[in-house]
Amino acid sequence: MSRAIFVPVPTQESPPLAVSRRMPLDAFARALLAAYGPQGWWPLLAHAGSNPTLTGRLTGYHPGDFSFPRTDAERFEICCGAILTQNTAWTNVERALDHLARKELLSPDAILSATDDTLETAIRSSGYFRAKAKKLRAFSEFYRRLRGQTPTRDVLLDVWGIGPETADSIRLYAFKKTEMVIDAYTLRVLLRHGYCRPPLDYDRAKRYCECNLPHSLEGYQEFHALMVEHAKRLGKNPI
DNA sequence: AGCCAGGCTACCG
DNA sequence: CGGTAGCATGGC
Repeated sequence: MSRAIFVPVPTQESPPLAVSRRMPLDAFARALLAAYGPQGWWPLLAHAGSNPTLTGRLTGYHPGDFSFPRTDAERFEICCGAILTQNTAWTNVERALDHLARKELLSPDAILSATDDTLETAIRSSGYFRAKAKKLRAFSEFYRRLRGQTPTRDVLLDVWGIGPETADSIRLYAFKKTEMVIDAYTLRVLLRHGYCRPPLDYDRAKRYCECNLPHSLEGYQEFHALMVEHAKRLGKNPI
């Protein structure tokens, strides 16, 4: 995943179909890495410093550094980010995380002690703030009981508010398990480039990617992040 | 102005 | 049961 292979890559200037369908998925992933560079996911406020510049600046990303999370606080922050970013632009989530951090609410105990209004106000910018406040509480309860243990996928899925993508993101980025993450962007890319045919659901896409990419933590993290970057450049309109 | 964003739950037939 | 309305903010 780290070696550059130069292949024509679709961008806003050169249309998506410039990439051959015949290119295997792992070669496609290497091409995207060569074109876009390492993405440095999962972004962390702490990594951006105590006064992070927000609003779309890439300060929280750490390209080529897969050593995060380095602390339990960073691990929990990633989990919260994964919940808050459900169907929501990351810039809105970043602001919510920053509010939580500044109010010292970015820990399970603090979240469980805070009033509904305090919590909801802090995360307002991430949208669906009432539902997400409940999700953060349910997850905080769960996280406390973990006592540092790594949760299985099934156990995560039993937590209220945690679905397949959130569970897989938490395992891949917070607990560094080699767990394939699929999101709306990944589905879009797989369909647009003809790797999969509709109807394509989460589990089918996940199996397809697992079968066509080398099993590696760094590779899975980079692949997911590159799918997002690439899909953003593709845009939403068909073909 | 309206569409879109790194989903999930609850309810409907 | 599979399908889908509802949830909500901020950026373009």
